[in-house]
Amino acid sequence: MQSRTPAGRTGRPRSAAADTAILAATRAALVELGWSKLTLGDVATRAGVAKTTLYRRWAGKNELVVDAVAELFDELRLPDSGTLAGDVEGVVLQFAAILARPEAKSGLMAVVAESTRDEALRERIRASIVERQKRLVVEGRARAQGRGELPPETASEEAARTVDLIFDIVAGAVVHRTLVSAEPADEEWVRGFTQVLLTGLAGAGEEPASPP
Amino acid sequence: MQSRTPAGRTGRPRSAAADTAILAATRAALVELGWSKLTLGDVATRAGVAKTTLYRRWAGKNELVVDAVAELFDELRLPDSGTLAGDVEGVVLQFAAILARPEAKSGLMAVVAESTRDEALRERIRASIVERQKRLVVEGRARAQGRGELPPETASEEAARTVDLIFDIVAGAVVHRTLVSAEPADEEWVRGFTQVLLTGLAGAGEEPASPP
Amino acid sequence: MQSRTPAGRTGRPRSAAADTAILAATRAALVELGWSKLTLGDVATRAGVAKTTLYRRWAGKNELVVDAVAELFDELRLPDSGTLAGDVEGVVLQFAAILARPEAKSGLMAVVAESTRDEALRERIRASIVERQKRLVVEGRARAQGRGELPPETASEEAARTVDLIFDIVAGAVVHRTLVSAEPADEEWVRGFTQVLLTGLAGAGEEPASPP
Amino acid sequence: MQSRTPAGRTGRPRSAAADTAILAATRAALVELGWSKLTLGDVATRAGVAKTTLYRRWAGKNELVVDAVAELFDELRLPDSGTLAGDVEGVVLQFAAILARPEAKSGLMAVVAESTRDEALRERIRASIVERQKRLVVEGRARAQGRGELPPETASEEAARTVDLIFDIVAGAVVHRTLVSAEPADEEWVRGFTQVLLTGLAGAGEEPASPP
DNA sequence: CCATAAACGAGACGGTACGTCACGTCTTTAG
DNA sequence: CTAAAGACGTGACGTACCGTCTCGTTTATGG
Repeated sequence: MQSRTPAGRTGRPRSAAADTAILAATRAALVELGWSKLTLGDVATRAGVAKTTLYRRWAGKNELVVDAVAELFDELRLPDSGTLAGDVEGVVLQFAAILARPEAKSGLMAVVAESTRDEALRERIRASIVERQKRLVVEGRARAQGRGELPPETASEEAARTVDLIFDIVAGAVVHRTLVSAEPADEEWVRGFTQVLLTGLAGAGEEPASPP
Repeated sequence: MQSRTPAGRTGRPRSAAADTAILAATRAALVELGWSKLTLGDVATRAGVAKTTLYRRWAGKNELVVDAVAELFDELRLPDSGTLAGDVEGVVLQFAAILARPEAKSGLMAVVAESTRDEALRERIRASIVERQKRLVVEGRARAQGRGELPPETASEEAARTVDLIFDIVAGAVVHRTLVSAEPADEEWVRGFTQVLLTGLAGAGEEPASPP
Repeated sequence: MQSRTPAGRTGRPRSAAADTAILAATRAALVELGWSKLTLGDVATRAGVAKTTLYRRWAGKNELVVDAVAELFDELRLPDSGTLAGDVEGVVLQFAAILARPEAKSGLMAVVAESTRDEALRERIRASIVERQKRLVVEGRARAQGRGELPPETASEEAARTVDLIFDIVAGAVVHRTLVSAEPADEEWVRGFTQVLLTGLAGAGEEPASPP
Repeated sequence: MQSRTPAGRTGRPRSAAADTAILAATRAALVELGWSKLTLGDVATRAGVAKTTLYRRWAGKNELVVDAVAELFDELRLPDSGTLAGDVEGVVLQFAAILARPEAKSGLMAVVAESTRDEALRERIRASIVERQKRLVVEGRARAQGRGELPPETASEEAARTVDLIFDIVAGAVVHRTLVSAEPADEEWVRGFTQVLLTGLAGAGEEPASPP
């Protein structure tokens, strides 16, 4: 977000309602039109706001959509199912549900594509979306450790690397399944995927698996 | 591709060189400008071709870029390292190398994003890129089965589902690592990822992993 | 004008009809809206033409209006009333009639105002409007000389200077009367003005006038 | 002007300095930018004043510029050269000098152009600029009558009409010479013009001039 | 060897959206 | 109540590409 009211300042303050309306309008436009046909003029109209107001707050389409999409992922909650596998399945299902929504589908990959040529945009995506949701992995592990399902951590650097790997695998697989393969990431698929993931993680560090 | 010379027809035939030049120009433009600033007029100019010639062969930017990017992935070869793990690591590294190239980075995610609202485009991506490369998974498994590293298949439907899962996990993880996390998918990372993957796949079907 | 068909050239030729339609639309817009509220987008719409077509042919509002107004003055004809005074009165009345039309009123002074900061525009006005109509003064003088009302010319440089002076006086007075004083330059006024002008010109070169 | 302090009123009074600063800033902006690129926001900034202050006092750009330009013409003085011709030449030269200044050039014709569609603006120009300077013609005639160079007036209505005609001729010719012909109204030109004018006026009413 | 017909280059065309600018108004805090 | 500050809705700007359309020209094949 960027509309900090500058506290002890003169002049008319920015409308807080406008921010909310604009982000909601952006999501609505993503649903109806998709990324490539979304225009800032249309978003402004939907939000009941002038185009200039929009440009005063966001640098362009990319930044706006990142913020609009980021809010979607704040709905993610770590369920407490009693087992690690259950918790993971629960989060992955939620993640898949969000990605199934057209506003996420349409917008997320597009800004990722744009971010390949825009360092600042990539950082914005990381800060607003990716890093923000790594909390789920960290919390999940801690909870599993409390239950005795996972051993306490050894080196913290190693632990961080594992979090990143898990995130790349989980997010990557769900995104690929949903957007490229265009198949639903439903309960059955999530169960299979989770089993492979947890088995792989549990066995890693030991000798590579060999078939019977 | 679509420029088959229609055999028994009169009139000037389509230039075969034009196709090649256009796809090469498209990749060059992707490198220099990225997806969003690439224009068909510019591609035509680079290829030394009129805009009409380009539109006579491709319906638009999306289709053109899919074809231009698809050619990149035909370079993939399954190496013969002697072990399953080695073969997998080899392929994943090649895949990562291609994804590290700016023309792939810039173009691939963009067309995937577009494909979320364009069924025909999604099918074109699947046919030209995804399904086309699943051969690698199939070949790799067959070779491992020949070596005795993997058991012979049971149900073919189950096998197909596993191929899809593997592809989602591998492609997804590499893409996420490269584009979203923006970290290199180098040898160390690939080794760790491959171990998790193979361990997970080997253990799956058995009881869920449990910590020692 | 500027849309010369470039003779031996490739590509689709410019539509000749568009030029005509645009200039007519410009005059219509001047009548309805006046200079300051005239927009090029509106002119394009009226002409049934895209805005880009308009910008392809004219650099901006100023150049367009000069061309649109210039055509108005091509209607001027030197009447043959039999006497110098009659001829002058006839032309001045026609000039006043054109200036009374709202499209001329509105546009002419505006471009003159703009031309004070734009050398190229001033030159365009001179070439398209002012110099183009000096033919009337020259013809009128020649005809009067033929009738014996005026002596044959002496020095041609002196003659040119006199033409300029006449033009400044005539055009200036009619414009000022019409636009600033906002009084009609009707027959009575024109008769009075012409008498002062011809008397002044006839007497000039001799001793300054003194009252009886 | 319109900023009379409303006498028996409460609240903070209007700053008198602001008026002066704004008009000066307007002229400065006219010099630097010309009419069409002059913006009220810029004038306000230059004057060190908020935009709202400016709008509280003037209705818009037109009215502001009329006031700013009108002050320029108050410098005009009727010189006393001893002869009518000398007096006229002196005033015309002063008038030409003012019109040569960029703030006058740029602003005056523009507001005249605007006034063709704005009755109130035309009246403001007449009151602030035109009628205000007709004093010069009246004074000049009176002085010439005192010297015996001109006969005493006959009908006052006829006299008024003559003043108007003189003003249209003089102002019109100088403006046309300066802005349209873009030639300097220098001493030589003024001398020639004055001779034609005075000769014409002296002879008018009598029989039209005929060549020798 | 010429006629037919399609592909070609060039570039004008009607559109749509862009991102910016100035307008004139409104809303805040300070005096 | 005025002032400075600055956000606001509005609407035009001039530009860039889009995808289509005319042109005149080139290059095959088939009569």
